[in-house]
Amino acid sequence: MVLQKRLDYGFNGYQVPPMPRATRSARRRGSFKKKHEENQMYAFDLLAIVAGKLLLDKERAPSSSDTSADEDQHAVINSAVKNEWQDQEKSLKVEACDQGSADKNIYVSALSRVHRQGCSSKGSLVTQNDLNLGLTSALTKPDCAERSNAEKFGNGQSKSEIGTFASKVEGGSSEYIEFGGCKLEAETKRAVKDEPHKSGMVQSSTVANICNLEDPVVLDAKPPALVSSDSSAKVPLCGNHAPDSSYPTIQDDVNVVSRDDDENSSGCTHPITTKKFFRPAPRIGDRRIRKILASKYWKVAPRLKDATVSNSDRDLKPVFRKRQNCYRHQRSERIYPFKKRKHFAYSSPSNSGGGMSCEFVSDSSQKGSNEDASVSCSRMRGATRTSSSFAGRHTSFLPRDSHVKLRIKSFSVPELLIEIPESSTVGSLKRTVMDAVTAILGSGIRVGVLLQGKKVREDNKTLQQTGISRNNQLDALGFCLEPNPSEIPPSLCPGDSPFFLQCDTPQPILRYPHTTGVVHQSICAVPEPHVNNLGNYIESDHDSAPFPTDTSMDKSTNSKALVAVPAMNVEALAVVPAHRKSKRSEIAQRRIRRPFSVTEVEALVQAVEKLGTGRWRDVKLRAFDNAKHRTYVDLKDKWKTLVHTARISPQQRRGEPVPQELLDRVLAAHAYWSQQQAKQQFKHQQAETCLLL
DNA sequence: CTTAGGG
DNA sequence: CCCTAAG
Repeated sequence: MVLQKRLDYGFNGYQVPPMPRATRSARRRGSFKKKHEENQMYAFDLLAIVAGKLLLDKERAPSSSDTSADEDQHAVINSAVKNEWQDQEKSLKVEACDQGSADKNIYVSALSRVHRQGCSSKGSLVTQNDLNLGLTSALTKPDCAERSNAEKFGNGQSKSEIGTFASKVEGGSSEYIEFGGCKLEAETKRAVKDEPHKSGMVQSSTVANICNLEDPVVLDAKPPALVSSDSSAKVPLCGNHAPDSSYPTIQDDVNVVSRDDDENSSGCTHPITTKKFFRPAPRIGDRRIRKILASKYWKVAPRLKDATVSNSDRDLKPVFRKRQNCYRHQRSERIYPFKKRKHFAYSSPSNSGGGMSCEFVSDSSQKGSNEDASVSCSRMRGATRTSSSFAGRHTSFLPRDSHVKLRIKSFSVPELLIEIPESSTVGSLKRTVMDAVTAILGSGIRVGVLLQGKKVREDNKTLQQTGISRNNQLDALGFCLEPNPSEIPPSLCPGDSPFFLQCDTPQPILRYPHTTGVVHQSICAVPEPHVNNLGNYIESDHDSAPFPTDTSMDKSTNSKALVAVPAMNVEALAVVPAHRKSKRSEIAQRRIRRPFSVTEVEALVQAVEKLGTGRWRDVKLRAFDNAKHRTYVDLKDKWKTLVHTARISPQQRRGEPVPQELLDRVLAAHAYWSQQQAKQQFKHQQAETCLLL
């Protein structure tokens, strides 16, 4: 009973999100594509959250079919939905990866007023597409949604187990979840006037045995006590069965869901002075949910596998794990700024990661100063190292509910590294700095709490639980500002493309400080570009800069400002609030364009002359092995364009001119290998016909 | 994962 | 560069 449930989900006030990009493997599935084309997937993403949650819960759910177990699940789902709904920025994203499990069938149907069409899964959500959804939804403008007509989803079945959820948020919408004769209702209402201070917060959300849902309860504000005592909500949301020290965040998040209620509702009883410092930002709620889900479903980024495997992979079926690995492999060759960061953000909450920057999260603050001033590092470090100049802490203790008093004198902005030509004006310098700062702050920042140099991620833990209430601990308390991960341009991915602000100079010259090479082993291992004697050796990434071999630090020759912006820290999320404009934070970010240099073209031509046009992998290995950002597909594409370029008139060509000599070779090689290919095919056909006869 | 080819 | 089909 636990596994076979039917989930009906009705919702409204749902804005059609941009076409999501699914994972590569997901896209490959016909089912996905089909759905995708039908535009129905849009309606599913939200459902996926719920469904995904269900799945998660199922996995751990006791096989017993007792109601308490179900109630727990209801609570969890409700909590999840609640969190998604409680803010105005209702964007959520689920990118489920292969989580298919044959024994878990969840059907989904939905009604979207926006879409003006019902959506439903014909098959189980799981089997239908292996939960291989790469979805994003933007839930906005809840106010445009009236009372949902989702009532129609109600069925007359058993109503003994009904999870009722109601939240007061601006705007209203209602959700009905129905499965297996049970129905979960999630409903949001306009902010309640009489409790302005709570507007936007969830008033209540609990699972209750409500026997009659004919008249759905819009809002059932339960006493805080009830809410907080809702043990079900504490059920871990993720597949983590045992507390995993290596992945604390998940566990942490688990509580969050339920705790929020606690926190929110407790406000009226115990106004804690410090609360304002620690209360999660409004949006955090849904973010947490996303994180939870994401941690379970999202693809794992190559670099993070270490950090992630422990979590994400654990519960995966072997088959899927295998696929994931493959995926990683493929990915490792390419650089997807955004995605990578996304994964990064999600998968390495633990500080043990080391490699990238995770370490900074925990250590940097106490170290005080990191000797290396690498840009890349700073990018990462900035997020955490942003340092908190937190001063004057003292506490006063009361027997009952001690209050912690803190005084934060100032926050410093994450570290920036700016490079600007001497000839620049002071004004332009100011502007540059301003831009850099704005880039970070403008996108929103978050506050991080550090305890003894360690990041406190348990947003839902009380100060007391965390130890912040204790005197000795206060000494080690710190705060830091973190760039809002969701807003950082994808190009900020370490090692990929530094965020550089252009000054007034026309032709930007990208330069990478020496220090760049520290963080990213793979990318920065070879700080200085070098070309081997044969000339067919293209060095890595950085050489894509206009002047790859330019090692001079003569600023006068370089007229560009280079600003390294701290990347978001681990906690960051790829989920972007819908209303935020930055398109760049869309799901999948296009890789930055990196025009081939003449040197590269030459190497390519040489390799193709030797290997032919059908062995791009070999070409890659031969001539671009060290250029991590050039995939064999890239090379193939480049060849394609080269051939085209060679055929068109010089006047029509754009970009850095390729020597005619090279183009000639391109044509020659192309002709030759085309001929070879034709011959091969001919022979093949002949052989086959012979065999047939 | 690779190739090939359209977009 | 992206996306996909196909092997």
